[in-house]
Amino acid sequence: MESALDRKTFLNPTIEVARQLLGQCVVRRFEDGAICIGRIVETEAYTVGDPACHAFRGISKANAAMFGPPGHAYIHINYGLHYCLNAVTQAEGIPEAVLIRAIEPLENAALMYRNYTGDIVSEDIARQEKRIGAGPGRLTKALQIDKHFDGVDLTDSESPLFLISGATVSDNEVTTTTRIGITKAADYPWRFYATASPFVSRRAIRVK
DNA sequence: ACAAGGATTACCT
DNA sequence: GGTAATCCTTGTT
Repeated sequence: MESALDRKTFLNPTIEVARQLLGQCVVRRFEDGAICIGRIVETEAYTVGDPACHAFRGISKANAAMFGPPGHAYIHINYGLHYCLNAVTQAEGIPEAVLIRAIEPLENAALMYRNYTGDIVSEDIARQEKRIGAGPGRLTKALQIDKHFDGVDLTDSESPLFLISGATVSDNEVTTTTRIGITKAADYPWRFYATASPFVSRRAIRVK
């Protein structure tokens, strides 16, 4: 297994990190040793002073992970039923994060498919399903990520969930737009996605 | 204690 | 294109 991303990566300005994480890979190791890998194709930045950031009104039990050290996971539950995966950025005490909104399966698409739908299909068939991982709630279900992963170190290749480097996405392959599904600071252009990826979330595409 | 709403998705027409 | 599902967090009584 390749080595995990360096913690220093997450000390760069959060908006740059959101852009830089495109093309990097999420690795999920299950207890039985099975591994799933997905390539990040859509992200959003949330920062200090940003009214849409969950930490805007200070620390709470739910958002404490965002105040923790960089390179760790912040998991929040959304609409009461969907888990969303964030990578915490900035030094401890500065609550910023990048929401990972979509991934495309690179390895073991069949297991992601099974986690998501309950059905067992071949790797080839699973790869043809372009929606597995195509949304913040979808990718966490496909990788079986829940509240227990809040605070996990994403820069430790021993973790059940961590990040590794992947194929670079150049600037001309990236679209930048406003963020999705928020009402506050809805005009900040802090969403980034790999323009050509069929796995970018459906709502995201609709926004343009 | 209680009510309101949310960084979404699936299913209906 | 519209809306129900579903439940935790937060702000208010």
